[in-house]
Amino acid sequence: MRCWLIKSEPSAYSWEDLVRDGRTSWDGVRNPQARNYLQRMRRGDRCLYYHSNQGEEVAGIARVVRRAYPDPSSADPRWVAVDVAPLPTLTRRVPLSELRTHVATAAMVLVRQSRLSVCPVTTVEFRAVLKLAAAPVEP
DNA sequence: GCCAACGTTGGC
DNA sequence: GCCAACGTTGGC
Repeated sequence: MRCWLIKSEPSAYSWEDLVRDGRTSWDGVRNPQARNYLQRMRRGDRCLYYHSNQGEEVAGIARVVRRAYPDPSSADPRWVAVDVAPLPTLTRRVPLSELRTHVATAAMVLVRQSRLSVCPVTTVEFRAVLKLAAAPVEP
């Protein structure tokens, strides 16, 4: 099982939208590097669900329920989509600013290469984010 | 709203 | 095939 991070602007499609829908097609990716990562995803892989632009935080965890297939939103067969479903909502969301400050998460691709909409996450990073998501807010 | 970091396009 | 110009993303 591998770990990834997928980005969405909450005004376009938020974590709440995914929870409401129960499952969605992760399509519309038009960046070659992000596409390569989509193709490497397998059923059961975990995805940090990140809100870009508004929020700038890990808003939830999703799992891959269908591996890469031709993106229905494109006539070009080179672009692919996967399907994802939500896992139970996090106790606490983890803002980007916090990921920057922790040693275990400061080197995440998300932090270093902000424009990539799909990126890999190491299992160490993934566990660190989960830990931060479960931690109570500092007083 | 600005700008840095990329990616893409097109002239040469 | 190089690179300048331009467009887009996303943090700040």
